[in-house]
Amino acid sequence: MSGFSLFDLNPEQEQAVRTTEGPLLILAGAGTGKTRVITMRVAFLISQGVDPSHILAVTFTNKAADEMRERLAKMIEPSQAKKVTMSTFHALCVRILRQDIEKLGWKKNFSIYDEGDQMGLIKKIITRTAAKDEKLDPNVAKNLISKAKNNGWREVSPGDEKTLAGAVFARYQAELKTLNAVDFDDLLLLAVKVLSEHADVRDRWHRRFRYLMVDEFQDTNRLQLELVSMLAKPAEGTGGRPNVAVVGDDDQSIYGWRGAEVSNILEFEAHFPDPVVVKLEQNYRSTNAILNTANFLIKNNPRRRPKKLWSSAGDGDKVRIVGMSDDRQEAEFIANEIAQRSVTESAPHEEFAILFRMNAQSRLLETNLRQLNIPYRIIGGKSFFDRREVKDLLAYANCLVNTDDDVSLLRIINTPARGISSNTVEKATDFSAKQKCSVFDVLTNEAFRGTLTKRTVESLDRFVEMLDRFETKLNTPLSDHAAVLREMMKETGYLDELKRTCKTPQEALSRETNLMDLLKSFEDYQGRSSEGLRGFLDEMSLRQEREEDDDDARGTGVTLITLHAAKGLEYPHVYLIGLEEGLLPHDRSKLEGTVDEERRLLYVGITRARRTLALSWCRHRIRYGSPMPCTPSSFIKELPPEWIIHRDATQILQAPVSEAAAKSKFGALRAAVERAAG
DNA sequence: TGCTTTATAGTTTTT
DNA sequence: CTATAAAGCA
Repeated sequence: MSGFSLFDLNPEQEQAVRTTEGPLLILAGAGTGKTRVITMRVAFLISQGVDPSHILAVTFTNKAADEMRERLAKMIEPSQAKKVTMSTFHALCVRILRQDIEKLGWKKNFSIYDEGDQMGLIKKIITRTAAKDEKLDPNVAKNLISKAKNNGWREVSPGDEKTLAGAVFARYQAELKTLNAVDFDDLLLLAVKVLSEHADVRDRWHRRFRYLMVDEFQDTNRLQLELVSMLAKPAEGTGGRPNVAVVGDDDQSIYGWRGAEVSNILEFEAHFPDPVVVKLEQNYRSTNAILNTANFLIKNNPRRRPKKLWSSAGDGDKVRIVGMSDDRQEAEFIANEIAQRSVTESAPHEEFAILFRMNAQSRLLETNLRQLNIPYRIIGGKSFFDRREVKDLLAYANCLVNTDDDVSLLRIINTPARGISSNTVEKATDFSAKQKCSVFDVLTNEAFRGTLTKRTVESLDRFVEMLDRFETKLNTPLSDHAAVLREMMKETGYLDELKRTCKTPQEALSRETNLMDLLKSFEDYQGRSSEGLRGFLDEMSLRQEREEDDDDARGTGVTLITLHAAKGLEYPHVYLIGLEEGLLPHDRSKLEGTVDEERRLLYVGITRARRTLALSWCRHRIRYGSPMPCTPSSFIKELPPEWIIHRDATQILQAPVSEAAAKSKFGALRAAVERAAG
């Protein structure tokens, strides 16, 4: 059952696993067995006598952390595996801050604001701060704030407040603090701050973690690098070297637009001097036709660590570049071909994936796949956490845990309607701003209540009493927190109101199910953790990932996915569509000077394919309703001529056909007829 | 308070 | 074109 063997590794992988002391940079190309190396390195460390609780493995996403945990549990004693800390950057920061955030002036029960909460707050501040003729896009403001936090303008200088954006930033920060809340960037920022300003805190975490590993290092931003440095670097003068192993691939850095710094991996030696550098170049995923296409393309990037993927799997089929007359033909062609190939090559639908730059491109594909009755699943889309009822319940819960959390309080203060009008709410927020206290405190403030009608005051009393009562219930020792929430949903009439406002019974059922699912997962959480509601809310805030496919069609069908979301995944047969100038590379990237990142994006897409790969481009594409002429992506000229083959969809469709191909043509014909009829 | 109309913009997305 | 958000209306 359990166990691991270094004999299963190639020489480079083995070197990566065996290098346990000092800085280590593992340059792991696509499909080179990265996760295997990381988990085996952890197992190896433990086999060498390292206390598992001294090992920290940081990942970017929960999914990656979960996968690592699972794999490790198969290699070593599960009780040992459990002691290893495997966590995302943000979850690690929450752990640090829950202990010591009071040193920075927040209370221990701080709330974590997700992007939605953050946007709500920013919008509110903009409308309050902006003069009549001034306007500021809240999205722009959000990005500015995030950039500011990541670039270390920790505080705003007085001069910055003259601009609207500067003023909004300053007020946003101040307001978060009075709300006793932090956003995602703050988690990193404040963790770095508390570690750098408090030697005792730093020492404690130093003693805790002796061996650090960081996955997807090319995606780390400046604060994440600082955090790693802070945790890894032995105190000045001790002469020790940091045991920090990072794994990543600069060629797969595709998140620069949200703060990732490729320089973290490109200039690793500057941050951690004299590291051992191991390159993993043997690929276990793709054919050499695919790998050479990828290698040849990525060579065009100037700033990179040279790498050349190779495989012992043979050459494979050439990579097809298919020219299409327009995006309709592109979708139709691909749907038809998948229908055909699933028969002639007896390839199940789940072996196919269609990759694209923009979500909007999936629409036509969906239409065509549906017409041919080909099952498909779209990765991405709306998140479970964006659903109104889920946010409402979490807001109720947040109010019980942190009464200063105005954003949550305002969300539920009159949901369902309980006689607290928007007018009253506005008065209350104004009052709280003047008094520099939370809205909840204002509700019981006599001076404020004096300005209201008797009726309104009664409504407020009922609301406050309700929150107080459930808060007390929650804090009763041994109370079942999930049951308290469930009771609250009933008693406040929220559940009834939710069902009442649904147009269809199906909708009512699905919304109620969402609520019950959330409560169920809270019960599960209570079963495995003693952190209570606060811990559950942390986990919910930090697990924002989109849920996988809708129940029944799990893991079946053709995958439709963006290039970004496809990173880390693989499919036997890949169609990569829309290789047109302006789409890939995207127009905006030329404006912003990030064409290199677009090239890496295409590189990521190409290296998803195991056996066959087709790239397509259209001569016309419908944009904003009308057809626009397109030219093939400049990246196509960068591909190796001997490993690719150019085709044209129109010619293929007109060529004499085999029986199987004839079937697909019939399908297209039937589809066309159905379209005309419908 | 909830619904309809109108305006507007329009990559990529996890924590 | 079409999704979404804000504004206006009953």
